[in-house]
Amino acid sequence: MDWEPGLSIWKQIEKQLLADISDGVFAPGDKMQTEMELVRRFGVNRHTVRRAMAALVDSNVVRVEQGRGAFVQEQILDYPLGSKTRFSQIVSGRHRLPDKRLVSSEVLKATATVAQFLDVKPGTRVIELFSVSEADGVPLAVATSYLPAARFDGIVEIFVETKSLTEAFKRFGIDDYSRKTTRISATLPSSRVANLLKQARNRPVISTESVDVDSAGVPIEYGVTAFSSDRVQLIVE
Amino acid sequence: MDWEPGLSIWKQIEKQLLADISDGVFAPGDKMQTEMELVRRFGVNRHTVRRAMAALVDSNVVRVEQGRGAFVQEQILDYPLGSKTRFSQIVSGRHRLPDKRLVSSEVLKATATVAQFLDVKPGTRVIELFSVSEADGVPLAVATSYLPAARFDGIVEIFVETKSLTEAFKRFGIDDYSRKTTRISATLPSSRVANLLKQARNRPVISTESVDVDSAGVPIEYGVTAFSSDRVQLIVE
DNA sequence: TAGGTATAGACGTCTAGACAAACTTTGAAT
DNA sequence: ATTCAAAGTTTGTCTAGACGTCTATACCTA
Repeated sequence: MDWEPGLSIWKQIEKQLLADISDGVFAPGDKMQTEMELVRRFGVNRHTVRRAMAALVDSNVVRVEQGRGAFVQEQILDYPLGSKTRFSQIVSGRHRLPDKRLVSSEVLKATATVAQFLDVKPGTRVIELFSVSEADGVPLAVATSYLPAARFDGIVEIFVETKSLTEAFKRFGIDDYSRKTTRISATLPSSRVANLLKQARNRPVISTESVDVDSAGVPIEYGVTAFSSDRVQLIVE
Repeated sequence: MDWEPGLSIWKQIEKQLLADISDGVFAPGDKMQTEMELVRRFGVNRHTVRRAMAALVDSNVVRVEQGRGAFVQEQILDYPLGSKTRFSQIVSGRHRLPDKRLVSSEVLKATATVAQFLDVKPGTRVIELFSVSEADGVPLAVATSYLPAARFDGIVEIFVETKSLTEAFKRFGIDDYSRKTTRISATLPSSRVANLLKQARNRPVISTESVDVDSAGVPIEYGVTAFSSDRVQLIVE
């Protein structure tokens, strides 16, 4: 690489890396070349490469993890936590393609926790849905949902078909429902969750615990959702 | 200076400089110690000092000018350019004390430019007000205003008394007025303006040219304002 | 097989020195 | 006194090298 005069070398390297990213040479989430590889590629000192990388980190284009490498920062999705926010609406509002995949489903007896949130007796049969929410094929969140089985018999097939709980609820005569409570915490994901999110186990997830109620205030869903903290930012208003 | 383990030296230097600033050792606008002075003071390499300074620049606490030195960044005031923005409201909204000082006033005949903006015949008698706007005693802007003399006879005394054009207009029965046009440019200040702004002549100012009209749409004021670009940032919405 | 350890890979910090670019000051010439 | 050029000051960039810290992986041991 030859340098044009008048612009510092590190700025030209920054520019080139930025071009690489927008050209898709390094896709969002990808590991970039290591510092030493960039040193060889551009034929400059390591510090010069680091100066360029620092600028990219500063402008939030890449993220550097000590001992691991530099990664192209995924565009972080702002996820407003309103009482009526719907995943698909938010994602398509950002011109990204939403998808919700069912990983597994099961009918089982409600544990004390689930029973409490759904306001049913412990041991009542509930449907457990385990699903992954994606935008443009990139997983953003994994959700575990519990629904009273008696009321929503056969909802699994509808969910798989429509890929939307909102739509499935409609088939059961629920045109409107809203978020009752949301609790937020940050944890490290289990290996299963990390795997489904396609993210490292040492990157944290944002966990929300929520209860949805129908217009009469009766709980229809209790769910725990783990958001990839690298890809989603929760907005509380 | 001795370093505590576990925290990088440059971060400790950053911390110390931050403390110096908040302790008033370096006041806003002041020139800080040069890199070499800091090198001697902290007994580290120049690059280590520069790393600390870079962090301070990044967090907008100091501003560095090549060949001149580092200066404590004055808190920049966001000045929204709406049709009804009033200087005193904006400043007191930021918990700072506004003041508007009249430097000079004169009655003279309108030049072609002034006449055009005020929609009067050239040669019409107009009042020229030259004033300085301050926040907490720090000058933010100097303004030259032209008002039709016939309509606003005696307004100068009211302005001096109330330190507010808005208030003065009220005494003339104008309870409501709004900004009609604003043109924005950046220039270097004349020595007089630089002096009044207490800023270096080689630091730019933001100039706005505006016309205020009463509720009937009749021009009541034409003004040129020079904002210190180090202390004010104009916001257009 | 499980668990700990050693090792290599990768980023973080610090030092040292040289030269470039921007700015200020000084001093000589007019 | 003013102007202009030279010298000095101050920050910006680049190179070079050493060592620290963190991570991942391979290997050894129980």
